[in-house]
Amino acid sequence: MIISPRVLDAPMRDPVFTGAAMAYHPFHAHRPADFPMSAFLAAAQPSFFPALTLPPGALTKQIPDHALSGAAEAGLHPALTRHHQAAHLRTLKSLEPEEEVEDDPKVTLEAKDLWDQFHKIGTEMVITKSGRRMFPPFKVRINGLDKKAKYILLMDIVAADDCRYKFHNSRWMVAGKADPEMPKRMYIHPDSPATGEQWMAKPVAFHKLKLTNNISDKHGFTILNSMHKYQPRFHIVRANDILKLPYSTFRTYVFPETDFIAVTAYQNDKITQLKIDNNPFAKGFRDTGNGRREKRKQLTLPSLRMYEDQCKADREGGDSDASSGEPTPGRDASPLGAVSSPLRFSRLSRDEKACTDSDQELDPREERCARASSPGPRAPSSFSPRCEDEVKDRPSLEKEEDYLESRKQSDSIFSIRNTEKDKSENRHRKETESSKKEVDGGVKDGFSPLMVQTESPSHFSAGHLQSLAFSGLHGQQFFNPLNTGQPLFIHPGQFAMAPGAFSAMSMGHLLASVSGASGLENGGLSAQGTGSAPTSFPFHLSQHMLASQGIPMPTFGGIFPYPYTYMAAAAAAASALPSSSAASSLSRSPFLSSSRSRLRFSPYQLPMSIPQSTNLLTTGLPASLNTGSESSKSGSRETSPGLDQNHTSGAGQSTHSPKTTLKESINELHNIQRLVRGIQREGAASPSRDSPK
Amino acid sequence: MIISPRVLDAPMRDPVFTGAAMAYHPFHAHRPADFPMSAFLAAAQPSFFPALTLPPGALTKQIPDHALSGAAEAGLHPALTRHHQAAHLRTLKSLEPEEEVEDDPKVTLEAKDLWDQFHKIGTEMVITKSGRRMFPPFKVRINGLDKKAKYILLMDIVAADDCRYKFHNSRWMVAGKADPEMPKRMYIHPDSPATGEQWMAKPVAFHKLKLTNNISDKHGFTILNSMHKYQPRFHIVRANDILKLPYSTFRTYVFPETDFIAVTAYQNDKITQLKIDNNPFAKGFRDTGNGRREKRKQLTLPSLRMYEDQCKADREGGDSDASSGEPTPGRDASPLGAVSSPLRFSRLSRDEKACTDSDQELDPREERCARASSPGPRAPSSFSPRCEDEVKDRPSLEKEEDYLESRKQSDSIFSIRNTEKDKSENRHRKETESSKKEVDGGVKDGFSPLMVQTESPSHFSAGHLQSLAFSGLHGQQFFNPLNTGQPLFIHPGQFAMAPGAFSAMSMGHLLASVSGASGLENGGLSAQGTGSAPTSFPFHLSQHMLASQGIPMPTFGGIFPYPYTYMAAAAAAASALPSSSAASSLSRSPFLSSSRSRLRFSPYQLPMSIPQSTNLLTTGLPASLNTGSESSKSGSRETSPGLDQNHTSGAGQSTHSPKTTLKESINELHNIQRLVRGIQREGAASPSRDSPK
DNA sequence: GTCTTTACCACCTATGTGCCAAAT
DNA sequence: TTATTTGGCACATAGGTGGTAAAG
Repeated sequence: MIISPRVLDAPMRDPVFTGAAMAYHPFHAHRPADFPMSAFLAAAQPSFFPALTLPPGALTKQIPDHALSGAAEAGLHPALTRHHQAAHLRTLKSLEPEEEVEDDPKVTLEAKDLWDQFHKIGTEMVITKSGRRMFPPFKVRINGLDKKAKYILLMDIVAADDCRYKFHNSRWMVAGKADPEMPKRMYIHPDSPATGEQWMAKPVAFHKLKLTNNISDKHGFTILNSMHKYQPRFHIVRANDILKLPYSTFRTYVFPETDFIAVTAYQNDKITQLKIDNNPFAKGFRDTGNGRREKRKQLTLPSLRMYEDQCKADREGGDSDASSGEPTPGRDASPLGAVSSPLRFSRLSRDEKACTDSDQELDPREERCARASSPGPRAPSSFSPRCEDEVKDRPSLEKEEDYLESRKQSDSIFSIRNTEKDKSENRHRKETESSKKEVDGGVKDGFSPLMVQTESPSHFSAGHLQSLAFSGLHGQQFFNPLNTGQPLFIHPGQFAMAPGAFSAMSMGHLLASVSGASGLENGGLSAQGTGSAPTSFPFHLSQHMLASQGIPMPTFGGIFPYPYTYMAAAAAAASALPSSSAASSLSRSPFLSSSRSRLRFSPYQLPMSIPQSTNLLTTGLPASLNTGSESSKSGSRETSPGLDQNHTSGAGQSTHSPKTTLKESINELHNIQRLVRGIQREGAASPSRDSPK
Repeated sequence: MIISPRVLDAPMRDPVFTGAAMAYHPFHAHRPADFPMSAFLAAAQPSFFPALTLPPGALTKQIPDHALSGAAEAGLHPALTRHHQAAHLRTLKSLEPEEEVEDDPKVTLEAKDLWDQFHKIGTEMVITKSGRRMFPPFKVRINGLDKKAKYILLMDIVAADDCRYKFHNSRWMVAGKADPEMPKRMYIHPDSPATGEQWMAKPVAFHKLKLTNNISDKHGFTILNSMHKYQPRFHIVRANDILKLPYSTFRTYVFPETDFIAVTAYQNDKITQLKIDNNPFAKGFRDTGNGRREKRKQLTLPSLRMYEDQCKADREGGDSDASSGEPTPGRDASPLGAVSSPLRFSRLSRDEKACTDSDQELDPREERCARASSPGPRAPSSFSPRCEDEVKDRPSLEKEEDYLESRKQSDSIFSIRNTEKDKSENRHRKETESSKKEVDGGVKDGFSPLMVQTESPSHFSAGHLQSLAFSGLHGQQFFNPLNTGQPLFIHPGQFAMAPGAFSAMSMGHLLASVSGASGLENGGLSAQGTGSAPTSFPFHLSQHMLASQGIPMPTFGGIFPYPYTYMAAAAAAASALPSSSAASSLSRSPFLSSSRSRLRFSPYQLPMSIPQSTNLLTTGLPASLNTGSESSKSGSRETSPGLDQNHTSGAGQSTHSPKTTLKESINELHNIQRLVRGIQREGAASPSRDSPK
């Protein structure tokens, strides 16, 4: 039985953008010393979106021989068969007359069982100055794409809540409010863009993505705060070129079982042991007869080591990440592993106060905060709250064993747990619980579109915004002044408009934010000289903006016909200012009726500067634009005057009706669009202002 | 003092294409057993051009931290800074309104001194079934490009002559006629396309290119014949997309000091020692006190080990090949190394009979055949013949020492040796020596454009074709029936037409040939399913066609202002049928007057199928189209009705006058173009027939 | 028999891991 | 002190080298 992944999808699949730059400000108490002026300047940049990162030296490995097999048989010349070149070809293909074909992406998490094992215990990911990979590698199988269409796959990691954690008494518990967020970075899969056929051929791995705690990282690694909880997200964008990303629809998928707490040193021995048992690179620490290293006291779990075995098994299978280093688990990582259940997943409450001062708690109720959301077997109530101090409905399982048991109950894909504890969420907005309930409404079918919404702190959990989304205040959301000079949020998806104006703008921002670091792998290309095509891409998108972290192999191999129902989706790229209350919006797709309450996750925010300064990139402006819920509420949708029409067909969503209603919102969007400027050409980016910096 | 690289440049910088596919036929006596049917089918494909190969898993490595420095300072977001993503950005830039800016590429070989050390002794490159890198890594520094324009950099390795060699009495000597050529493959630098600024930022390394003797290689490695001499070539193409390669101008650069003899096992101990001393991966064989391995009897040369030291030094410098494995020598590999002298270089005589039966010679006169061309210090006579039995003017130096000494004399960039022994060259054509002399004419200034010409066997040396080029038979060359069902050759450059019709067609072929092997790095994508956008790219360009061999880091870092004068150039991609006499043509640029006799090297040939079958991809057709010399002879040029106008500005050549004369040729070109079809859109490839296969 | 090719090996580089002690 | 973070370490994987002996 296949589980339907939870997809965060805006009604019209419009991307959701949130401000990213400025998310961390150099003067915050947190590691100020480690924040050089250069970094500050970068942060000061009008980069409201997470930086786009791509595997840099990823092109290191060779394609396994067998990977190329078939070419000759096909009568093809046994010639160039490598990743990079393949990408070029893909690009070439994109030049063909494009015929929009409906797609209906189904995404499943690879090695789900391994992830579950970690999740049960409370996944921890080490973050180091030099960058560390995620161990259970984030890998997904995709199905339902338009074979001929080209897609860009991305991944980012957002805060799961706004709490800081501590490992006390063998369990994680909230230890106060989250530290200022780090600059958001969007990691673009190195094989992007590639055809749907290519992406579906084999699991797509993101193991090149690296985590770091170095706020001034120049590699494009994902910067995280230690002792904070994060949620990885996966995005599918139908676009031929990264250039088009701004005008494209983002379909976001979240796998609750992949959340984790970033640490600089493992806290839970069980996690350590699980890592050692499954990560080939940690073999040296296994107690294989010959008294291996100390420490590891044979902690629990026979640690199946299933992952590694799988790696071995399909090492030849050609993974999408054949690059050196990562022994990727084959698509058959495990019988079930192959079919991950991308639940809509809980989330939640990154209410500024939720975790704020619970620094001294140690309350047993909270210990489970760190480990809540789970992939329950269709149990509509398997979702659990994250951080919040008030993890009321969360049974505090003292023993992981117990917890595991309880978790086994929930395996259904769409099981959503209405934790009913997001009371604090609405604090900033006057949204009512009604909206929440509305969301909880239809958690039945194996496919529940998850709403994408923007949130100031860009936490994963946007519980408080949720209400907003359903409150129908969307129209009012626009240009709502922010509390504290925070950027306004724009959620294109909320307007159900085709990936046009708003989307374009949003991505423009996103890319703009990306303009921070870079230089090709080649080396030190100074920003000045290298910089780039300021005139062609909005917000001065320079090559420096892009950093890759290594490239896994392209996705090939077999086709995975998983009958998932998915949700098209809202985009999700943006940065958030340091956790502060800001206007946030939530978009809701028409399908949302089948979604559950906590189904929305907080995508990045899209900060909008007030019209006063034509420069939208200026952060901290009083005026903000929030995208409110739209679909479920208004039921009407409107497409913005298509800026990028070729992206509208994206998902095979049934809701597919751009240009419907919500005219006022559109007008506002247009205004915003005007401000953003430079988004005139359909598909191509028109020269917009570079980042004012 | 900077040395001007020798550039092979067609008058109008038109690419030179030669037939590549079918170059090896499965039924040849040579290793027939190792030629599976699949390979045969591939060969049978209408791939007349060398397969395009790109580093596959190249995206493995991370960009050195420092490489990204500057981004933050520039106010950019310290985000994505990786190779792949950078490439995407480059692509984005390309979408900007393109303004043709004159460029004047200067190319210098990196680590020239190291190459010289090997060259003096007689470079040997091991080729293995699994693929072996070249040791002195082929790396160049580029200057003079249009910073904003995008370029595709390529490399290929062509036969230096048509002789087979043997190492006898401690020296290489001709041992008969060359074996059938292997399928030609063009290796596209994985960072392609990238802006001129990016390419110039740091040396561009091609260390991911691998050599193999496995005729059925599916990795896209360059297939060579053991005991044969080869000459690596470097090509610069101004194009935004690989798709445009067919319509673009190729500027080819040859560095004589990089030629080598392919071997399966080292023959000359001195080479072995030099490799051990300089290749970091061979450190284990160095006799560092602790009695290292046997064999190495401390053979001569303290073997400076300068290369490795350099590698260490600039490991941090961010090379264009930061990918794992290759410890690239920094840009400062050596004081002089950085400034290689890409001499026009000799060449020569791949006359079918030249080396044909000299299998029993052992004549001391020939021993030096293997090591002739050298980078002499502007000594116009430093060029030496390659293979030919009649290496008359080549002093047979019994001792390498002596040879080295003699070589030290020649360091000038443009020293060209008129060996005056290409008598046999003109055998096939009735060209007179006059043309040869004309070439020898001006070897004075530090910049001598080298002619690119097509030759049936696609050997590096095309001496016999040279005469043809100047004979003014170009017009007649078109559609000349081939002797033995060999493909016809088309040399767009000869027509001085802007990279339009012909070029397009040519590259179409080239890419078509590429369609053989592949699958992305991701793994086993079967040709069938993956295949690709047959409708968009002429000749069925599938992703399988492209294979990369690993990706070095993008080129960044500093800018190298080397005042080289170079030559724009003829393209060079194609396959050659097994050495057989076929119609060949030679293009000559107006500058050729300053070139020397043996300055031309043989680029690949561009096979043209006769019009009878609309399918140009059919090999062995009686009708062929050869491009004859054009510039020097006719002095008039004509541009084909621009198919791809944006490529015309390419080089900063003075000869830059597309659309001049030679109308008839153009008409023919149009006809051919028509046949090729699908080349209607300027820049973008229009859907043309897929390879009829 | 000679010459060339192949497979396998030990020895390198490069980099991913968790451990541990020292630093913060 | 306690809680985290840092850098160096030994041990993995992945892959580049030439040597060597055995195979063509």
